[in-house]
Amino acid sequence: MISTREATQALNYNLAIKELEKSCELTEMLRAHVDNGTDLQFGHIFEEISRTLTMSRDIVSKVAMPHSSEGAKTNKRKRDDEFKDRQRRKYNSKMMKLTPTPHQDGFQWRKYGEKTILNKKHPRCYFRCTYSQDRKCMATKQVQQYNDEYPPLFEVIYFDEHTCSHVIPNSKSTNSKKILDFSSKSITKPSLPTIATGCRREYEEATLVSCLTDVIKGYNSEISENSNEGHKAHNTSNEFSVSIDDDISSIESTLLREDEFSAVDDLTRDLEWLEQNDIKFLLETLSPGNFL
DNA sequence: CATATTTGACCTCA
DNA sequence: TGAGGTCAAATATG
Repeated sequence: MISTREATQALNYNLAIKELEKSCELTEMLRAHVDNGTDLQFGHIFEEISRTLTMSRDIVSKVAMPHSSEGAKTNKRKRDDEFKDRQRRKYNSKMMKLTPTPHQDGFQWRKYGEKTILNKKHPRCYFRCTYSQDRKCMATKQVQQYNDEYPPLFEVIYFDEHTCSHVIPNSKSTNSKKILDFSSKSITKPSLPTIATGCRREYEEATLVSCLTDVIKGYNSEISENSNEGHKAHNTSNEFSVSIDDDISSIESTLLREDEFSAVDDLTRDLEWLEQNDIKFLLETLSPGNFL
């Protein structure tokens, strides 16, 4: 039996969570109205607001209810609760997707485990947000190679929301690269379709050229749009940097549309695959300007 | 040297 | 008791 005072506190507690949830929704609505997701400055401000609200909501949610006795719990009991919390989150999974680029989703992840799964050819890898401790971000994801095609698809399951709001403008980070390390035993080296060795290089070149062309076309259209708005555009095709990596970074930093982002995903994946397969000569000799 | 990954041990649950 | 998820010491990497 709880007292009237405790009941009032519980009510206030629930109200606080409801209000914070409402604030999160309103922020998202406001963001959609104000900038349509195209203005980086507004985007950043909204990210910050959203992060603050989400974090507040989570903190309030985690604070013990007035009539609970968190402090008196034993370590064992606490660990059990944490485990149950994780189990609950497990069934509260947000999203599952199949992607050839499981490492590129705009966030930084840190691997914390790997397990072989019964009757599955490929192990399952467990990641949590790099900022899980610093910012109490509870986001985790599981990645498992789904097939042996080229490119291989990966099943990615996300759990919990990011409260760190640490979106990586340039997703080609050192970390993300390691996650898709084809030398890792957790990921089967992708095999090309059954084609004669002599045709292989042609296939690789065609894939790379196709990806580069797509991305750069998208990039140029972005430039022309931006230049009308007075933004400082990148160089023209002749002035492209010789470093493909730098170009990809620049392209990524200007990309805002989902489809273009996925084009960069494709490109990066191919570059990584090519690097892994010792045909760096291709990367050194190809200049994006050649394909325009 | 700081940070990330690997991997065997450990835990919980069905 | 075994499967799946997490921890944490050892190891690798930049």
